[in-house]
Amino acid sequence: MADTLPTSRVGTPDIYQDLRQRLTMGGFAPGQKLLPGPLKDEYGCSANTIREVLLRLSAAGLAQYEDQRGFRAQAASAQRKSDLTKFRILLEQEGATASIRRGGIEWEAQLTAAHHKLSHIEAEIDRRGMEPPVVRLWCTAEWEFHDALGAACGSPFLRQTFRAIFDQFRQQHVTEAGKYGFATGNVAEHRRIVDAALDRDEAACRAQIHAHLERNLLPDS
Amino acid sequence: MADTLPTSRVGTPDIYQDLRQRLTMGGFAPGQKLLPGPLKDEYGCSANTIREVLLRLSAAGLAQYEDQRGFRAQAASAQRKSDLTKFRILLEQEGATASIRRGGIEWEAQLTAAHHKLSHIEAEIDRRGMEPPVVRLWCTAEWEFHDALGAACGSPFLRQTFRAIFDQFRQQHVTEAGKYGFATGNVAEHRRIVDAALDRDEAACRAQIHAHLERNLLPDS
DNA sequence: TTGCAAGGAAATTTCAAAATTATCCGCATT
DNA sequence: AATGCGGATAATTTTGAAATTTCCTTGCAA
Repeated sequence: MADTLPTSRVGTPDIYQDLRQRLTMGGFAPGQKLLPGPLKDEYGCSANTIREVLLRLSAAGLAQYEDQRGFRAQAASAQRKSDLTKFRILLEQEGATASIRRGGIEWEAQLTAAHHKLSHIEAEIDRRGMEPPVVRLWCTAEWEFHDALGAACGSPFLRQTFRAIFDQFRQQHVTEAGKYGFATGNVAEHRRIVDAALDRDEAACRAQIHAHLERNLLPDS
Repeated sequence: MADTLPTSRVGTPDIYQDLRQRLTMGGFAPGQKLLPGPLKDEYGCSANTIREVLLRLSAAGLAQYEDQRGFRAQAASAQRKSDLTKFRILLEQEGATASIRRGGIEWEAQLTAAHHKLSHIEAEIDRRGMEPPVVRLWCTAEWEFHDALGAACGSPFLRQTFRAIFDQFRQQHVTEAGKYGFATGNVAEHRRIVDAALDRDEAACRAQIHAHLERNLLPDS
């Protein structure tokens, strides 16, 4: 007969994705404990399933795991953010320059499309401020833009590492003053990155990526 | 009273480390299934504990995980190896140049020590061939050398990513003709890398790192 | 002989509970 | 008053088994 249970019952992808989003969008305070007990009730599953999800999230760097001491949301610190930024700049520059060398017309199209979508949403935010429904749109749009930059780099490893770093980078920002890492200068900076990329100017593209992110670096670096 | 069980019984770090070593040193064929059933008997624990370890290993890239289809040792392919090499060259070059800029006398000492140890072992291998007990020594010595190169880069993220890539890189090589990624030219190449690093010559160091690894790249790259 | 379907065996995934371990709080001692 | 020791409580980790899914084999029909 037809199943009476509304639960999806296919692996644990829903729980993983939901917790990942909560971790990267401020659902938990930086050092907060992630208790399997309450979470299992919330998601209507066993503590072991929660544990499995948290284990994968800690492998992705979004949570911390200490043996016999459970899970915590990743801690936030200026040093961590700076290191994250430094590494992100490196990966994004490499991905962009490789894409400039290897990418064709379809890459340009994808990049232009992603930038168009992003700038539209950012204009909306400039007008009406950051409201929760728009913020989620902005998050995916900004990811898609920065992902499109390196989409033609030809290295799956570079891209998957960049994705992991990007998520952690955002996680560090979400905790700050509810700004979600959005600044008013972003619109112009994104445009300058796209222009340099479409001009196939590797050096300029590198410089613009650095300029876009350098405000997150500590002075010493 | 004193425990009668000889098992360590503290978390699962032993199982993780042991399986990690087996995966990076040829204990499993490339696409081989990693069955929780036999493994739980071998390690004397439950299938769920094995599952937890395999989950972490797949997050580290050493195993594959497909939903509802279990775990496999990571597959080997020329393309994967090439991409891995490309990314490793990038990370190792960045780590080395940053260390050259930031490292002090203690970094030089650590690097020299690691190289001395490695070259001693490699000389031993040149004389007596590659026997199992020596191979394990060589693996840790080669890791310690390449790790020492970037030890002063100041970026924990760069180093931990490099470690993950290095493991997967070795995993791709172990499956080939029992060579474990060792070639007779290595001794000289390692020396040239050290010399360039101690000379604080960033460009030369980059070039030597590339020369050391380029034989693993596919022509197109 | 080939293709397909159904049945059965094996493996994976989830669950609930037991066992182990850490954390917290009160009490005695210094 | 501060420190160290025990016991109670809570959380984590492991376990063994049930439920679900996949894979393989066998039989049937075209």
